[in-house]
Amino acid sequence: MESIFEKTGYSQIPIICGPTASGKTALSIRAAKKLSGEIICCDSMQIYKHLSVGTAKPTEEEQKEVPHHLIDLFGPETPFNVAEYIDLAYSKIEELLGRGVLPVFCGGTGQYVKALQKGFAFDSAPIDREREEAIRREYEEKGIDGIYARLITLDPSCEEKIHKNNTKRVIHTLALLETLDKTTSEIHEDSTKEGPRYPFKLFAIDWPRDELYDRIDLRVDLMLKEGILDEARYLFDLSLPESCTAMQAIGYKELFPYIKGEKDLSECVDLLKQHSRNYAKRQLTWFRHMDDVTWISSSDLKDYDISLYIK
RNA sequence: GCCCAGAUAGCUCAGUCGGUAGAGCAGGGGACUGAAAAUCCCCGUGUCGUUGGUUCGAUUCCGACUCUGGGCA
Repeated sequence: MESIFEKTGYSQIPIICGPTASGKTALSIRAAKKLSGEIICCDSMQIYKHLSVGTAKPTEEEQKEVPHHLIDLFGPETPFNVAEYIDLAYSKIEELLGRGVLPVFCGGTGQYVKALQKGFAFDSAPIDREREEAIRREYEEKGIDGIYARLITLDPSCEEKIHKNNTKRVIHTLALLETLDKTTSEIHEDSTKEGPRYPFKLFAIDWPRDELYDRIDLRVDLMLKEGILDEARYLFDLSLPESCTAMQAIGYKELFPYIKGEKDLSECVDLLKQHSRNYAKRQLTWFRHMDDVTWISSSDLKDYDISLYIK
């Protein structure tokens, strides 16, 4: 491993994160060029084909400047999650390091970034979807109390960690615990035994809140010019269930009422901007509370040289 | 010009049978190890349009005024 890193000249893998519209893509491309690296995306939505404008995927021109990985992997109908992401990310890291190329991570999905940084090892057993469906049905018929009680019995620590109102997570966690036949603390213990797989170095871009929100609004207007509506129509015509990962992307579901003729475009666009701003705030909560984050102020962004800060 | 209905938190509105007020959204903070761009938790003092009157006390009742809708001329 050390020798592989030597080929790149560095012993840390940078992860560039930050809220949406903070300038991650541009910075990562500049950094990758400087480091002779290639970019691995760390984004739960950019892995989907056909969803490009709305997910602010690097453009074709940008992808020509530096090779990008873990983009355009699946169709929007494909479910996806952290565990799968981590597997793909690790093999991609191996591949790049094997060629003597430094990976440069770039992305805004806090859950994925944390899993990388902490080196969470996920059980290989896939979650039992039928069991999960059965639990969901029980919830729909009898309410939350029964399944919540079952979760607490199985793992008392969940009472503190998972709020009763968070039905989605109650159902999910119960299904997971029953599938793996473990408690959350056992899962946590097992998943951190090995420690971080690679030495990552986190960078996060910070903007004054009002400036960030202005940038988000402007970018949504730009997305409209670049054809986000066509992508929304494409996704709409697939008629996927709402639970589908890709259907959760901000940028499309907000435009559906317009496509259906139920709302004005401007009304939908305002909501889309709103949701993007809300999302940016949630992302910031992730990054602010991660360990060892090097913050890049927006005023330093233009000349910031990542290579000076990794070993 | 006349009649009616409004005027309460950044926005939409609820409410106080007279004792200075509360929801949703926005905004802020937070959680989050298998859907995470998801999901969930916490945070609400604002001359209750202006001005007189009644009252121990008015945002609440009465009058006038201003503004905004709607109707009639």
